[in-house]
Amino acid sequence: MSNKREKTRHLLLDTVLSLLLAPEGSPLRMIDVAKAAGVTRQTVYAHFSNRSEMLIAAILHFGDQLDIDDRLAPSRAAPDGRSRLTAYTRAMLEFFPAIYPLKQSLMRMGGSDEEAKSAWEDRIRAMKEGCAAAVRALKSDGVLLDHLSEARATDLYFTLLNMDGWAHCVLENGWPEADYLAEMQRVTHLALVKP
Amino acid sequence: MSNKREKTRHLLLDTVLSLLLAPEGSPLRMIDVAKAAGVTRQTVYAHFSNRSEMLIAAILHFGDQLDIDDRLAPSRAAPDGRSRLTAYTRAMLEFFPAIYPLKQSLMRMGGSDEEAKSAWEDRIRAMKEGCAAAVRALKSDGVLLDHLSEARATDLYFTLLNMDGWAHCVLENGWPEADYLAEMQRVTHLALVKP
DNA sequence: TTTTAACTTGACACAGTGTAAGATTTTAAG
DNA sequence: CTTAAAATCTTACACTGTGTCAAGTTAAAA
Repeated sequence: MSNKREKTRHLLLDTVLSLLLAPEGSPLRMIDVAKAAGVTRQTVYAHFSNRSEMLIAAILHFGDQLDIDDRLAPSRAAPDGRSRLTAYTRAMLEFFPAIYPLKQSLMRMGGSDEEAKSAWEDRIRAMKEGCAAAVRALKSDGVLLDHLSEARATDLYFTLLNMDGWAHCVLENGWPEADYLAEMQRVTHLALVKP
Repeated sequence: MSNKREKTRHLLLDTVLSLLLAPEGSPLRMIDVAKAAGVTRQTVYAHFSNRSEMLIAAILHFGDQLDIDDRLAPSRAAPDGRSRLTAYTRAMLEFFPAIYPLKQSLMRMGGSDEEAKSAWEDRIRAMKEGCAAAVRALKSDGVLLDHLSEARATDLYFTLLNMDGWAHCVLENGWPEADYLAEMQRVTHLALVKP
């Protein structure tokens, strides 16, 4: 059995993430990854055939570390639509601080990595699926606003929960996270739920 | 007088924009710009000392073509806070279709162009200044929600007006623009204004 | 018509990606 | 402990794109 290969791969992915999440948005050259992992550039290529593939693997690896299911449990366990909406909103905003730096790093990287971005978007789509579930719960409780279809309500909810808005308020303008959460709870309920 | 230089510069900027706004998000190499403009790569460097500078110039040039002042006139002319909010929201959403492709292109480009991005963000900041003005008008009418400071209300309004949300609903999910506008009007009023 | 600015031509140095092949170390199994 | 295979290292190369340079050519304003 070749345990070493797995270990090195793991080390490389951890290294990529640590560089990606580092405060100075480095260009992330292959040589940087190699050096930081204490390995040769060619070894990196032995594990990932090019940068895109490496980034995709790193994104997936990152997702694995996030124990999404656990954090979403309260939302799934909510007894009714309104509380499910509340719980899901809270869960999402709790993800943002961890996720946002990675998003920034990916955005700062060349458009050559189209596939890496689509791997990222897969993760985001999963987030939206949660929005849809919350909206469904509202609908089946009969508390979803009448003029909103489920699809529209999902889009709208997803739009309101945007990470850039969170970053703008919390990171750039110093809102306490609790305040931002409170506003989002207020606004999402107003936007979606019957009074 | 050397009129030719100005003309060439103008041609180059138009070319950059047309490539940037083209459906296929090309990598925008200097040689692409040169060829598309019918000019040598060296000529491009004679006008802009590097790619960042070229992109910045293109962004500013783009802004100039947008006759922002005219489009914002209705908002400035609004007789009261509520109608100013409505007018500004409409004006912003009318900008989005023109602006969004450029934003996408810039985002798809390497982090090497840090300065280009900050030129972009200057434009965005101007947008936010408009949000602040609308919020001030609400405040002075006494219809701004009591729990919101002007700063907080501005951040919140700006957050709700995010372009990615617009793109998500209108471009990706086929909302008619009028529907999106209507929802935004509804939500922003609920979020900011006393009932 | 001249002169000069603008543009062209053809070269170069540099950085980063991705490939290749042989030498060396490490690992796991006998 | 030995050995064969796997993983890594070393060195080298081809390729693309950026940015620079210097001399030659075209076109515009005087």
